[in-house]
Order: sequence, then C-alpha cells, then structure tokens
Amino acid sequence: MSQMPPSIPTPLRCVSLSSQRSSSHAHHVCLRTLAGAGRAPVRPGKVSRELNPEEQQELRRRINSRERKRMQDLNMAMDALREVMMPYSSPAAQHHPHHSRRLSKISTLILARNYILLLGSSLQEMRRLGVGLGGAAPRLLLAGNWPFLATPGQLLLTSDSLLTSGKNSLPPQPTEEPTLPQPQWATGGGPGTQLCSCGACKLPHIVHTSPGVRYPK
DNA sequence: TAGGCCATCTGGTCCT
DNA sequence: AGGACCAGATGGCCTA
Repeated sequence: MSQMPPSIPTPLRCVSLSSQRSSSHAHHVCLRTLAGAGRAPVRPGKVSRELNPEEQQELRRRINSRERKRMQDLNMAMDALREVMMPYSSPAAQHHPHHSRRLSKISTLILARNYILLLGSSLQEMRRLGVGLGGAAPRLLLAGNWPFLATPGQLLLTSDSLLTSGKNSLPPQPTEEPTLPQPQWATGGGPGTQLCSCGACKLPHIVHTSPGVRYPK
C-alpha cells in the first residue's frame, strides 16, 4: 500500500534524546525548527550539540528510514502470520482463498490467538483421552466449526465457546483434570458481549457471531 | 460522506 | 551515542 511517500523531513523541532536513567552519558540533540521559533531550553548538565540544517535533515532522514524499515519488517511478519491464518478465517476463504479479502492486522492477531487457544484445548483433550500421535484426532479438531472470523470484535471467543464450538458439544471435563490457563472474561458491554479482564485486551466481543461484512472471508 | 485500515512522520523513552 | 521501541498525529485509500 503506497500511502504517503517518504517525505523530506519538514518541521524539525527540538528533540530531547536524553536518558532518564543515567545522566552521565545523556545527550541532547537540538533539532531546531527551521522556522526559527527560538531555541528550546537545554537541560542543565546535558550535552547539547547544534546541527546545521543539512545535518538535521540527514539525521531526521536516517531516523525515519529506520522506523520505516522496522515497520516493514513487522508487516512482513504480519503477512507471514496472515498467510498461515487465512485458511481459518472463514469457510468461504477455505474454498476461495484467492477471492477473499485479506485479514486486517487486528483480525489476524485475534484469530491467531484463538487458534492457539483452540489447539491448547485440543491438546488437553488428547491428553485426557490418552490419545497418542497415531490415535484418533480430538473432536475439537474434527468438528470443523472453527472460530471463524467475522469481525475483530466477534472473534474473542470465551473458553466455553471454544470448547463447544463443534457441532457436537463436548461432555463436561472431569474436575480432576488440570486445565490449561484460559483467559478470564468479565461481563460487560451489554447483552451478548463480554470483556476480557486481562490488561492486554479489554476488547468487547460477541459470543454469538454472525456473518461479517468488512472481513467476510 | 463516514468510518475502518493503513503507512509514515515524529518525539519520547529505554537499552546497549 | 545511537538504535530499538512505542504511541500520537496525520493523511491517503477503500468500502458501505
């Protein structure tokens, strides 16, 4: 996606690159605004270095380039994950992967998270049944009803919905069976929605999904 | 046209 | 001293 082209650094302001932890090697590179609105205050004890406009531009260019590269690497990793998760995003995507809309970043991450949870549940069931590698696959994997992605807000399934996502609901697990750590969901956000209580993702989600519009495949 | 998604720029903080 | 990481701001593209 070519959006804003890499631009030549424009308004260069005073940037404090000082370290909060140790002031011994702290530094302060002043990228004064080219408009010349005045010099930013230099912190006491900080080593300041004036850069001429060419140096300011070059520094800004390097910083921007690094950031661009960092984000591009991150997007490459996201694409790799998206490629793996795409077949599980929706039934239609499995049949017509080339016609499906690509997953958004947030959808990819949420789908991957739920897939991992589902695999964990399946592994747990295999252990419970004493199934080896050559044995029958757990019903969770055979059920075929994957937590298909409708919209990002609809994919954060509860552990219960994961365990009962198959056409044949699973019998309750023995109480003595150690359980995998599952996300703790706190109710909130109105009927049919729940909030994850963990600090990382307090996204509302809808347990009963309906076909999505934005990312149908 | 509004809203979602995204890339890029930018300044701040942390780490080596 | 410089790089990595992060989050906010901004603007472009696309779809309903």
